[in-house]
Amino acid sequence: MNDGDGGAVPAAPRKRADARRNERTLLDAAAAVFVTSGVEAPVRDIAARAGVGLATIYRHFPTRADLIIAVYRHQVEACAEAGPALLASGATPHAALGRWINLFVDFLVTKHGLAAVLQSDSAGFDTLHAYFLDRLVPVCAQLLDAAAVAGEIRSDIDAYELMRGVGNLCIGADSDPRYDARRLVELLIAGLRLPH
Amino acid sequence: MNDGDGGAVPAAPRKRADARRNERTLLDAAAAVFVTSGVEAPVRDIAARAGVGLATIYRHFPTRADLIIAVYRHQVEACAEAGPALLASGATPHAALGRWINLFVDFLVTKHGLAAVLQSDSAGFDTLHAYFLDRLVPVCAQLLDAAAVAGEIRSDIDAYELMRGVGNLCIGADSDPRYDARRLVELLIAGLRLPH
DNA sequence: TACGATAAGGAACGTTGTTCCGTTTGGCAA
DNA sequence: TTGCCAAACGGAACAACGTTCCTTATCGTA
Repeated sequence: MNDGDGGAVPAAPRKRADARRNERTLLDAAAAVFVTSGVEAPVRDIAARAGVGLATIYRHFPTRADLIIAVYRHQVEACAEAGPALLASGATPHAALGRWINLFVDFLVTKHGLAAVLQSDSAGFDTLHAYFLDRLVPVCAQLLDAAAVAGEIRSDIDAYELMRGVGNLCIGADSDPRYDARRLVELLIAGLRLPH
Repeated sequence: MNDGDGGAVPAAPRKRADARRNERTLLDAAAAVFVTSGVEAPVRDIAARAGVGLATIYRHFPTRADLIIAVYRHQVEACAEAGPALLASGATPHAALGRWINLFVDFLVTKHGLAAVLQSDSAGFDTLHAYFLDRLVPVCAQLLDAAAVAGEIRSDIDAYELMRGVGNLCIGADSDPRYDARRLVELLIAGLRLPH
């Protein structure tokens, strides 16, 4: 829990100015390209957009997944933090759960292809997988527990499974007007309800 | 609507013996490789397994999708035909729907990666998409209608959307013991129920 | 200003799906 | 039986991608 130098992390020896500038540029370029071409856009496109060499991307972000994480970190954090807030907001736990899931679905659905990549088991997206799960599953578990304790939902489903299911339902939700992930997720959450 | 020779389709001029033999061999090889390496196995693996050149695959199956369709056609047909049978079997329409969906889920879940490929919007899988939808959506619609008419389920969801949702839920169901697609699909179907 | 560590750039590699082309062969007619 | 040629074959070749490598340029400092 401590690196042995008595303070916080050893304060990475501070990168060079051009390096910091490029990281910034890359994040912006990636975000822009993700919006127009989706999360699976070729690395070369991002490099070109940033006016930067290929290796530069990989030096800053060891794998595509790390780049994706960096681009969306803020929003994922916000989603994670919204969980306890919703729970404390006075609504019933089941209502809080529903709203939180909606937040998550809105996030996923607006990110071209992110849901698809999120479940891809092709090694290399492991860190992406891990990040999302580590950050969001505990939040979901908390909401789920609260609702179960309140006797509002069945308790034979765990947060991991639910998150994966919701993520899966979001796949391809953009780019297909006939498919509305939100409605299906609602159905799924409705299916959780215990007949009182 | 007629080719002018007065009969059914012009009876494709009958392929050469080696061609027919190879098609057979390819289907077997593909089926075997799909089982061990999943539906996304490299074309080269299938060619090698069949002891055949690469072009031979593409000559018989213009695209990967066509090969996949050919391999699973029998099972898809069986599933499609099971729909009306279940409906006529005496159970309630909702029960028939549930059982039919289970059939479909069982099929998908046991085919390494098929569910994933089924929703992939990368052009080239269009024909695969089309085949599954053309064949199964009408069957699903029939079951859905029957259940709606019987007043067992809400009627604000259409067959296409449901099939896509179920397909999505099946993604990654193999290769992850913590994820049980069947349970989630059950939840989804349960969510369809109308409070009576 | 000169030097060395840090970072950049793009060519190069490995893996895929797909196409092309020179070669082989099955089936039929003489 | 023999000879022909369209049909079919095999694998090299191409294009797109992620990733790595090696050479060159640059930043920060003494």
